[in-house]
Amino acid sequence: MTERLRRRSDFARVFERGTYLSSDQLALRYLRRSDDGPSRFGFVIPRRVGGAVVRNRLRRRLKAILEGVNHSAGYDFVWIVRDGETREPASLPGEARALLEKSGTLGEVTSR
RNA sequence: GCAGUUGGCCGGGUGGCCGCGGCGCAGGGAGACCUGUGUCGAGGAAGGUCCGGGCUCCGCAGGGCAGGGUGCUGGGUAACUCCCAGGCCGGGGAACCGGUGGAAAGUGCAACAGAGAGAAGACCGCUUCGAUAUGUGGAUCCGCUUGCGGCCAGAUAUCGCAGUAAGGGUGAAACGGUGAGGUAAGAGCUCACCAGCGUCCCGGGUAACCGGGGCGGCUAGGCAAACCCCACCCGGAGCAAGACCAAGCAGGGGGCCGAGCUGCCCGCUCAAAGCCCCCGGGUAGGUCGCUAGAGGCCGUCGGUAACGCCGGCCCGAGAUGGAUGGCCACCCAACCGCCGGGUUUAUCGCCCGGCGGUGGACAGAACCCGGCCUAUAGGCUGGCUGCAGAG
RNA sequence: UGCCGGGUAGAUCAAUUGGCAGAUCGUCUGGUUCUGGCCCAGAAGGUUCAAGGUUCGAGUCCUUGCCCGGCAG
Repeated sequence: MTERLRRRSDFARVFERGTYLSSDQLALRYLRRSDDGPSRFGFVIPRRVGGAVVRNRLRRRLKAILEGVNHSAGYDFVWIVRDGETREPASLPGEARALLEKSGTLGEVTSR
């Protein structure tokens, strides 16, 4: 997983037409593209969650979690950290996997 | 050693695997790009955005007014509200810390309380004089009823007219202190000394200021982070500045001899089918700016120091929905528990060793620097002051 | 990233030469009513975002921090 979402228009498209899923601390929007290139990712972490260090750390943890996942090609994902009061970093991997299962965008050859 | 005070520095390390951003090299490919490899990759505050500069644009960045900023003195610097040194005042036993233009240029402010709040003021008190009342005394004077009145002296109380700022009381603040003279009582009313003020002279210092002497008057309070005065400084915006390329859209209204981006005036410049203003519409892509700099370290010399000159060496982030991460092992500081030993009569504490556990704060570059301020687990180290004398 | 504006009762807002922090709505208590509302009477409710400083005295002036909101190429 290397490709990032880099343009404002990419984010706008996913937010307008993407499917929305959420759990306690996370939310996910994703959209099937017309091509079969590598899937791309973007992260949205509101300022309210914390300072720059906290927000950077959350984004990196999410990236690390997604390293080990085999995604289907041709999707654009936007991961959103929800502005909750209680924050439990340890449960992030489980939540992320649950959302991906629900979306049905995992690769045919199931992870590993 | 303990307590205090003040300055400087560090702010986890090593290795392995998988990844991320920039740049370079090699190979492949027509090209987009792919593969491999090398190298660099967050901070002391990168933070808050409180000051100051560089840089860019506003035609030039000129003058005056308005407006804003700074404020003991001298120096450092590109500049500063910063830094260094010094002066004065206050606090502390000391090291040391904190404050710092002008209130006799003018205008103004001080609720409540209090008599009075600015060169003010008689509420209580104190005192002279006058009136009335009530006791007391009377050698001498007058009347007689021979101990009473007038009269006189003095006392007390009340009232009135004045005097008085020493005392009481109010307040954050009440117009010097002590002593003597003086007075009806008092008072810088007068005098001596002290404190404080103004002014002149001499000496020291670049200066703030300090020391000494003469003269004057006898008090001239607080607040300028109130207006203000004085001295000095400041044009405006900000890298989302600004320049170029590509893509895309739709024009309409108004003003014109004015227009020129904080406000006004002057000067200056540019203009006559060009510029400005308003409404509406389109874009949200790329390249440059963009990282080597008032940079660090060491040394000589100048300087009390901040710092400067010269010489040598060293380092090298440039992202743009925004790159530093994940997993693992070992080590290190610290903390907690247990065990053993030493010190002690013993407990506690301290020191040494072993095992197990916990476990590294505040915080992330966004044009670049110099400061300030704020956040920060813990550690290393220098100076100075005081105390105790070996827990 | 840069530049502006604002924090006062539960809510919306006032407070000028710096001098006892108020108004409206809401809340509570009592009255009126068979009961509730309306109405009448009364009451409670504030570290003025926080910490320092100037002043005799600070919501107001100065410094620092925190939070909220807005603007832009």
